[in-house]
Amino acid sequence: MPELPEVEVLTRHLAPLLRGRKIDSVNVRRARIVLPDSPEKFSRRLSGARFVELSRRGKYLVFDLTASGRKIQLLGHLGMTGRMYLQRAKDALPKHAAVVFHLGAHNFVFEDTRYFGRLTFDTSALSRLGPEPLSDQFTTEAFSDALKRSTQPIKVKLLDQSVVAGVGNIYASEALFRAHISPRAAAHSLKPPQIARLRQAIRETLQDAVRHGSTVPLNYSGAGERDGLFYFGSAPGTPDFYEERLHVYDRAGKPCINCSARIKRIVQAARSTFYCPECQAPQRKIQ
DNA sequence: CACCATGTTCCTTG
DNA sequence: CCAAGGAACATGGT
Repeated sequence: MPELPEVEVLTRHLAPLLRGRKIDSVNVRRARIVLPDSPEKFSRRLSGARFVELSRRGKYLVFDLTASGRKIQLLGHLGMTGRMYLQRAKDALPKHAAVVFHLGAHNFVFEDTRYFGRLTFDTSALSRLGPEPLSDQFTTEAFSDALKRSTQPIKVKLLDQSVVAGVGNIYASEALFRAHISPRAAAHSLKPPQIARLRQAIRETLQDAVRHGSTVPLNYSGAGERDGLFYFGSAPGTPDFYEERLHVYDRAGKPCINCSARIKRIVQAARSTFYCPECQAPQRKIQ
């Protein structure tokens, strides 16, 4: 599920559904999700609390609640496979329901097959995040400063959440393709025009993905289906969204949409990177 | 059995 | 202290 666009769409979807809802009790079914709290402590802290607002920062969901008159914040992260949705209290829980909030007639479910996700009252991770890519904080200057001392390949550097918050493995490849920049280029080797282009490409890539995700008829609300994994396909009845979704990611061996060259897959920092060897050729040396 | 998968943190090494 | 690389976490799909 989770890079910035997916978390953004989920946040917009859930915010009005959760606002004002009271938590009767919380069932932690997988302890590691709420570490460093114990399941008991976590549940006790939230029982009787009320959801006030939900927002996003990078790939984190930020839950604002009130508990006996006091404001508390809960940070959520979906890891690789996390999902969150409301379902009717009488419906069966999924196999990998990690944490279940009981809200009267509904349950708010955090499902996570691989259990890499987190729910924590420790919000300190937020302070280590770089600027929001879609905000004015993400200037070419800030971006340039973050890149200038790094010898890492730019693709790897884009996954560093202190550079810019919310870009993950899929959109890193997509943004570099859009900017016509080689994923292998050392971060500090990018010239001002490339940095400006990449910044713009990141913003457009994420914005397009949010726009796309907002138009897919998600259904987290307990009507049976629990769709929302709009990375790997579209919701039923919207077959052609996927075609235009990702331009290079997971397209190794397929023709580039610009020049028909074969898309390549390489491994960088133990993650797959996809790129077009023609459109994203390494910079020619000037002298 | 092999390898791959949307992410982060911790440990080591330089 | 910092940057960078790799393993670990855990489950499922192909």
